[in-house]
Amino acid sequence: MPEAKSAREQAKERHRRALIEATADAIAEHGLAAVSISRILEKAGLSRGMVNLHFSSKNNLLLAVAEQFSEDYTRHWSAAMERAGGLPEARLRAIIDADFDPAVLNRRTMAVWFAFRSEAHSSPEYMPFIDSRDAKMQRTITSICRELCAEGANPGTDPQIAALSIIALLEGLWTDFYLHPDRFDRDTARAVVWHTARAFFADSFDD
Amino acid sequence: MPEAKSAREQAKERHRRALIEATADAIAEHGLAAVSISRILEKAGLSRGMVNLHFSSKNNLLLAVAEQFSEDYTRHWSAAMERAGGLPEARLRAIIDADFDPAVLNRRTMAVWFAFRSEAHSSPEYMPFIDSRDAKMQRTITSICRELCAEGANPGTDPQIAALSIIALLEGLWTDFYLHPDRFDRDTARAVVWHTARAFFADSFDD
DNA sequence: AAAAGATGAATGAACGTTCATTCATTGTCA
DNA sequence: TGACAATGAATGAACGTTCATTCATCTTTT
Repeated sequence: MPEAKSAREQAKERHRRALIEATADAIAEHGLAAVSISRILEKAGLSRGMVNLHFSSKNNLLLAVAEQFSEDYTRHWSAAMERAGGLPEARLRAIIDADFDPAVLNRRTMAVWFAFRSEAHSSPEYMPFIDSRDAKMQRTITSICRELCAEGANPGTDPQIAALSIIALLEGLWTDFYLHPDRFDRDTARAVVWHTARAFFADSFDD
Repeated sequence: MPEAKSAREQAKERHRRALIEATADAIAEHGLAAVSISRILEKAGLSRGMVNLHFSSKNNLLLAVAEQFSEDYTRHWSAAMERAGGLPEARLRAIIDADFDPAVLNRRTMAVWFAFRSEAHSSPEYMPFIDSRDAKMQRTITSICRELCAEGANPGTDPQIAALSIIALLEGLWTDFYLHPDRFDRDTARAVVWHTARAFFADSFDD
């Protein structure tokens, strides 16, 4: 059985990862427009032909970066929610907290997200990877909002609209962090979302 | 007095504007990374040296585009708010409606906004122009929220946090439009913001 | 005639990609 | 176990293209 990978395969995999990380660093530092193969290889400490050897083109490498960031994000909030148990309040809180976790919401990650987003319309190949709050997340949050509406008597609240509001809020606060990482305060951001959720579902929240 | 500009000056001004508009078109069509002077001049129907003649460098032209879009946005919502009169409900509604007005929220404008934003960290010269919802808007909306809080008895509502929530919502819904212009519905978006505002200030809103 | 705007060929730097070559690692046979 | 091909990852020089910018030249207005 091929249990242990050969040193050769390990090195190959390590180089592949190094290229992806170096590309993300280069995007965060210089911006997507100024990312060249030369800069990537300088950061990775690898030689000229490596990008085309591993990814066959610069564009494929950029796609691989987008794909990895997208997968990381989805895995992160899904895992956090599953850890939270069954109560809708706890699941909502877990998703909100996950969205402001420094593992996700940091300068480098945001630089990469926003960079790919801005090019996604002219290069539609990025599209599958740049919609952080995708259909799956929308379904999940809408479902939580329906449960919360059913729990308490919140007469004026439409769970569908409450869900859209919370998702747009998370988006907007990411943008806020991206534009002003220095003055951004994670606790305030969480408070803003939670305050809004409480305004919708006052009867269901005790704290 | 220099009342009427000479034909020469008019042509010069027209060419300057044409270059800015062509650049915006090129960004919307190809993305900022793929915007070259050749492409801009092809769209503008002008000759090779014109960008450097009018703006001395490609970078200066891009800055001029960012500046114009920023000014247009601020002028647009400020004018809408002044037209709305003195009632805080009306002023808030005017700002919200202005934000979803097709004159502002359209593919081309969003493409330009998001393109510049994504490069603003690596090229800080863009920074003054990419923060659509800036300090002035924050002060205005916070002030409106304070008035609304004072009007009715909304026990759990902090006007500061309500303002942050509404601003982040506008941001998030712009992003929503940018990512999915086809499935985006302006009426739903307005409803989401208004619904959220009502959740905060239930006692002050009748409709 | 003088001044200013407009033109587009020319320039050199930087780009992504290619490919002949190198060489450490691997599998095979004595 | 030791010698020896075979492998394929890694290298970096070279290529053609595209880039932003320059500037000598031409056109138009004053």
